[in-house]
Amino acid sequence: MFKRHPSLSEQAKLHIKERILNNEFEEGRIPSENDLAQDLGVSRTTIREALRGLEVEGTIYRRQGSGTFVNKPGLQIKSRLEEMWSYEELLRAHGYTPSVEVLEIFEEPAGPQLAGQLQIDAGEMVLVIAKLFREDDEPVILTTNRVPGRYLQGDCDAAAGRRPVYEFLETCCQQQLLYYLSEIVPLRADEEVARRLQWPPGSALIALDEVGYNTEHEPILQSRSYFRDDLLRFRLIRRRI
Amino acid sequence: MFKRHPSLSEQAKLHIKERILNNEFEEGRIPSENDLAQDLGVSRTTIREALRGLEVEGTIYRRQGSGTFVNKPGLQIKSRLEEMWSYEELLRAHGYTPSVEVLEIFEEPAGPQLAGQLQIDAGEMVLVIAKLFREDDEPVILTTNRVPGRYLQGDCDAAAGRRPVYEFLETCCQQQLLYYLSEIVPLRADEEVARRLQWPPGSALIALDEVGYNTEHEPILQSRSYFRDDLLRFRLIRRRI
DNA sequence: AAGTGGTCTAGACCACACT
DNA sequence: GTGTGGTCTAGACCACTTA
Repeated sequence: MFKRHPSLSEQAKLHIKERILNNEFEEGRIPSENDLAQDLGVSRTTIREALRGLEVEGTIYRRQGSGTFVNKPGLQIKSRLEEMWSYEELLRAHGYTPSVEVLEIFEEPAGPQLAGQLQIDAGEMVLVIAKLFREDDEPVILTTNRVPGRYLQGDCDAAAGRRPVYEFLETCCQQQLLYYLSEIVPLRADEEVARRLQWPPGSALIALDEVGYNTEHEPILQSRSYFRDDLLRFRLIRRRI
Repeated sequence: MFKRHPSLSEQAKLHIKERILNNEFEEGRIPSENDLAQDLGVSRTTIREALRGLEVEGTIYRRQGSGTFVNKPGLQIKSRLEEMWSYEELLRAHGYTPSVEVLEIFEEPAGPQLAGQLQIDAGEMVLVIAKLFREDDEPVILTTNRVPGRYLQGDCDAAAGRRPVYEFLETCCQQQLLYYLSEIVPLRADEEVARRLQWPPGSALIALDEVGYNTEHEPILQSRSYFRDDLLRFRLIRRRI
């Protein structure tokens, strides 16, 4: 029934998720792992891998000795903070159809704090890209990315700044963005941020202060983003470990 | 070498993590899965389960075809937002030795918003417990928990309010807290919050607005917490899914 | 007692990275 | 080519829930 790529467990996961969203399971009860394995023609291990993914993202829960069930509260979650990747995708997951504008793109020398975060020398040149994401002319996210100039390569067209930063890093820097270490920072909108987000100066905002790492686990990106709280709320599941 | 409980993979995980923290692996390179399996006398599947846990928490990373390595940036993370459980533990993970004070404990009827979150009728009585966590006399976290009165049982001493809320729910309500669905909310400190956190009125704060669920995935707890940003920063890993 | 999820095994083949 | 992690299988036993 399934092909080899993507992995069988990934295909099984999508298949089961679709059946959940179609409300195909009575009383939210999902068939037993053995039944699913037999139905889909794969091993129980593969099914368990699929169910594990659905459990982590909050779609289902399992009870030993009892069964596997749809987690209705978990279905409300549109985007999990730990998983969000590009802001375009984040906004689309919220039902928006975002537009992107590059506000600024220039080079400047790194200050001491930035140099520490990127593990470069203070004064080394850094490329700065400021972008604004809008939904229907309403600003939602203001983000500023900083990439050490040493990574920049010539073969990169002018429009690359518009693309998601992980694509920019791949195209223009031959660097793959693997993960962010992020800090959530509360602050009050200064004049510039307020103007750009069309949000009252002095009002409370959330900022995400992040460092992005490549496949060598070296810092290649520093990023600061501001979010309009009325249009975008961060949600997450907290569970006992 | 290992006993049967806790699970072999859990024991293997702790064993490997200890060796990592003792810096026993040269250049951060962890032995191959086959070697680990042979050394510990378990199957490769069990080792892979252990390594998966270490990978999720950011302790290690794996590269197909190459090997498994210690993730040095990941070792900086003291507490991950997705995993934090009681605020006592959270503060201890940050190196504090917190004290807890119960500020208020009373019952009141639920307003419409709270009733919706807890899936009860508006006007139904709810127990309110406000607590303040301090480090060295400095307020760090202000939290207010609300539990439907219908869950309360008689056999519960007066000091129970001081204990972590999941313990309170187990002791006084025979309810097990399984997970929270949380929203991160930016706001400016009002007079009461500012006074209690000894933080300038009007300054930016992060609040966590949460609903806790029991093993039946029914809401049993509504919680709102305020954090002194200078003493406690939220961190997380964001990765591609 | 029967059925469920939780753990574990031994073995296989694949994709990928090194050299 | 060799060794690594990634995926998958078939089967076993355990712990737990439900009837």
